[in-house]
Amino acid sequence: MQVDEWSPTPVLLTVDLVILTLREGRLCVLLVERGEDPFQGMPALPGGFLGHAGEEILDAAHRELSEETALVAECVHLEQLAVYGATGRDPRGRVVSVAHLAIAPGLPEPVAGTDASDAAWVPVEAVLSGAVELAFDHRRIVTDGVERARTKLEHSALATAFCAELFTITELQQVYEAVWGTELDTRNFYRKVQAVKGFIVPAGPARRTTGGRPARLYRAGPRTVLYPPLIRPAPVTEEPAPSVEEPAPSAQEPAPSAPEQDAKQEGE
Amino acid sequence: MQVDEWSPTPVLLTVDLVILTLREGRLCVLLVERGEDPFQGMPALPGGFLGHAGEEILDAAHRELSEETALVAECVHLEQLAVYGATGRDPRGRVVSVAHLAIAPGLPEPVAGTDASDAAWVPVEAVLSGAVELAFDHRRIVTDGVERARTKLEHSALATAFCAELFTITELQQVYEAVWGTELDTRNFYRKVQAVKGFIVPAGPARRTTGGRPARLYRAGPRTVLYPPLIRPAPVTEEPAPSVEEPAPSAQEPAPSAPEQDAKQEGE
DNA sequence: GGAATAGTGTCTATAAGACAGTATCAA
DNA sequence: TTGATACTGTCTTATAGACACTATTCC
Repeated sequence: MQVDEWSPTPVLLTVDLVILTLREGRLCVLLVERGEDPFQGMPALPGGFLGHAGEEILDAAHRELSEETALVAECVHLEQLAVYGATGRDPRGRVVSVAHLAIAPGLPEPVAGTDASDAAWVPVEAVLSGAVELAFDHRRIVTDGVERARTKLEHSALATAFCAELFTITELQQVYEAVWGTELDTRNFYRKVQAVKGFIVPAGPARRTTGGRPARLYRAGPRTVLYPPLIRPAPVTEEPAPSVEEPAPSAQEPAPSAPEQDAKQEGE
Repeated sequence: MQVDEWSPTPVLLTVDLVILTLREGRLCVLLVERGEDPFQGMPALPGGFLGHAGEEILDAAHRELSEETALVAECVHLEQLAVYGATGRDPRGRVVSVAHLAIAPGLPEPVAGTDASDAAWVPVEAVLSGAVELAFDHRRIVTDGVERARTKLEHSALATAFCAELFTITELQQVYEAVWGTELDTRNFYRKVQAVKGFIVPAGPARRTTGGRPARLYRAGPRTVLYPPLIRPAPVTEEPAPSVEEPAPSAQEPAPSAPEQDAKQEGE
């Protein structure tokens, strides 16, 4: 960190947002259509350059978030995701993006932001599978954001950020099922979320009716780290079939799958 | 992400490194003494500006890493940690730092880098407790890096990055104990690490002698995600004493502790 | 044989997973 | 009464935690 004769290279900073929400039981991400030239017309994550020299990065993320969604900032969970700064990721030059992950309760309609470019909720599956092609390295960013959300659901109270202020346990279960892409047993889910003291707290005697028996309402409790965690069911990625006892003391298995994916940065 | 009349503000990018290793059973971080003016003479994380306009961020981190440590890059785990860009964190102006977390096997001596400024391994406890004061917001970065390491030890094979290519199960246990700051039961640890297939694989019939019975050697296996995870023992942060059954249907507990710490960015 | 380290087996308590029926409301 | 949703209880199995001894080498 020493400043010598040579002057360090300045770069342009952008803030990009992976805004996740639940719509009709599906995990969706907010995409905007690019109106400008690099990747014009393609869907992309909402975001933009730092507003002015003195703007905090987190403030810029909040600003972009309220530009795209009509949400009060307090209701939305927002955290830094990662930095994407590979050379060549932006044809305009060296542009480094600080990606953020935002979790919002189900928003009523695909809101159009202040810019005329239309915004739309797209199921993340369409992005992850490649069916929808995104500008820049935004598909990688979405992938990382979804993975972050899936992991944090296990160990933190992040799931409540997908819900309104008051919610039912069934709604909370639907959050887990949608984000993880699995089905959970209702009885075991009830047992587990209620075993974590401070995760959800009953919100008065209020109830709500949807046709059947009214559901008890809860709100997010003070506990933000979940212990014990809600472990996500194992993906069916075990060895094909354990033949007898040990396959062989081969000391070097052929790496069945499980790719390392630590260093971000690449993508586009 | 649109470019209009106003030109976006360029910022200076630095790369800072939290390099962790084990020395004498203690988790240590590499600190250098600053030779230049901002915070001159204070200990700080190794790091520096992006070398040239086209340098990849991860490459810059690797470059800084090999400048400070005499390690071949292949042996060292390196991943992006977070971005720290708060205004005012650097008195020279708007400097945004991409912090990285590096895990290295026990290095022989406090190596001095290419710059004459001396480098030293410092127990992380001294940094976390505030006994050692760091330049910039580097204490916050160390805190985040250590927490990242502690968490990743549960779910990934990161612990093997603290070990040499060949290691014993006892050494691996010492890694967990040092990073988590807890003691683990030897028998349960043996059972658990061997239950995760592909985590560690026996490295031939080779053995090694240290005075007692020779220990079997292992090397890191292909598995990078640990399932089931090695859950870290619960910190003794439970409620004081569950009185009878339920404290009271008060619907709003007084938030016993557990501070939220999601958004980084602040610190200094 | 003694010192030093490596490695293992069992029992118990708790958590997880599978499973089906009752409760409460509206129409 | 029916339909629709909310909620619960038990049994079985797996995992976690506590615990003490045997094994192998060097001196």
